[in-house]
Amino acid sequence: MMKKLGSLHENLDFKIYQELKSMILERKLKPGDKLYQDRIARDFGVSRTPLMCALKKLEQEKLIQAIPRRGFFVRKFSKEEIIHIFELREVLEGLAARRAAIHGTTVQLQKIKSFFKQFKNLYEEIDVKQYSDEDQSFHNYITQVGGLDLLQSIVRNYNIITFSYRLDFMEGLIRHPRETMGEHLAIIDAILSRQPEKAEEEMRNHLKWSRQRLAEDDKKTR
Amino acid sequence: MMKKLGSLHENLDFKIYQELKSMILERKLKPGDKLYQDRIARDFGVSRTPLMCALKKLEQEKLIQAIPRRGFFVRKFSKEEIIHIFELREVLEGLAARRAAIHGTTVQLQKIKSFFKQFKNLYEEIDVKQYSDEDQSFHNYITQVGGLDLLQSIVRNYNIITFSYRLDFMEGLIRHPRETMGEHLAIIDAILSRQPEKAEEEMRNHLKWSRQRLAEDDKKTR
DNA sequence: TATTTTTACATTGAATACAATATACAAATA
DNA sequence: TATTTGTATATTGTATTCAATGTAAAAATA
Repeated sequence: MMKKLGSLHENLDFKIYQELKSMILERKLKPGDKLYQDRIARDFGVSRTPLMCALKKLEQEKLIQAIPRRGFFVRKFSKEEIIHIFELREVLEGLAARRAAIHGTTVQLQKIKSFFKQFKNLYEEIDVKQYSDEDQSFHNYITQVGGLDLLQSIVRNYNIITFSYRLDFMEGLIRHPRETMGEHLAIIDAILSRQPEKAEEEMRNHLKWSRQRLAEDDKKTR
Repeated sequence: MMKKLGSLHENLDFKIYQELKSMILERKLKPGDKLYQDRIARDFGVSRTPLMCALKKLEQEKLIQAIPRRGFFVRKFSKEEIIHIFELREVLEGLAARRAAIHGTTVQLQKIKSFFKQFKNLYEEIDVKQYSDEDQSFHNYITQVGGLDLLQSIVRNYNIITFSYRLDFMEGLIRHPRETMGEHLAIIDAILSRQPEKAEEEMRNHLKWSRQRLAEDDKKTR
């Protein structure tokens, strides 16, 4: 007799947590918005107890800010913080890329090889939104293959990759595909040819250059 | 009239959270122990509502494991996970060391210079416990000076440094001060002389060698 | 009118109460 | 006796209730 996995029952607070999280990431809840417990609990059709737990979790992830006896507010991310996130991505995804080159299975490497296929013809017009999505999937997958549980849970918990593609202060990509396409291919190539040091370096440079572009734009707009 | 800071009131759940966390880190609660909400709430003299919130936070930090409808259990950390933690420390503290060399103030650098002073006479007998504490303080301080908010909160939240000094499977240090003392001085030197790349490299190597020693011991004890 | 004080109301934080599920032990069956 | 089934109890997850605090608007004062 096969036993059903206990982790399949999800508690209410986890469902609310996920729902609120995606509402924040999709900008249905905007930075500065106050989260009225009463109203949200009513909307979701639950009591304030599991909702409170969900809010505390979101606070820990820095998605919302709690002020005692005042309430919870959706956080705003400054450009400076986003630059810091990129600085972290450099080392974290660098590690993931290195490990992917060492530990990635043949099947995983095949999948890595398949990214950006539809954009390889540089003479065609590139759909920027589509490229951005592919970009995000690519970085997520490398992180997944890189495979340290702890690394993955940090990246997921703090929405480190997600935030890089949902910037408050700008639309679209930080750099044009013309610029980043080659870097992506270099990363893929290094992983496929099992060169861990090179994979780490290429990944780090790729993200460093994006960070530097962000920092430049930052200076200009002051 | 000066208003008192709102953040000074701490909520009850935060106090319980801190108390439980230190009990786990100090091994008053041991891996595998079940956390009975009723009993703990009674012991602390609070209701189960804030306790539940505290438990959820600890779950997010992976200090305890929640099984729905069954309860919360103190987690056990395998040697493999500790090795992974060191792998993360390599890149995270490497970044911190690099940034410390760039952004550290004169005062901060003076303090960094003062670490390990009492152990510099290698002919004297070294108190291993004392050295271990100094070691931990040193790594914490570099991380603090390195200064990205997000980096710090990751390191604190996941108890990344703390765990490295509280190993389930062994007592005391991974390597003898004879071995690590020189590495520590090299890191300090690189930061004081404002060599970011060197500081990062020295820090990464220092942690990599400890990780490799752990991995070796791991093989032996199988 | 501008500023302070009072008061009513809204909202949060925590305790209690209740329902759903899991555990443990006894009874029943093969 | 070993295994299954049923039942009592313990424990968790959620809703409800209550008290403390914050907010905002009206009344009182200068």
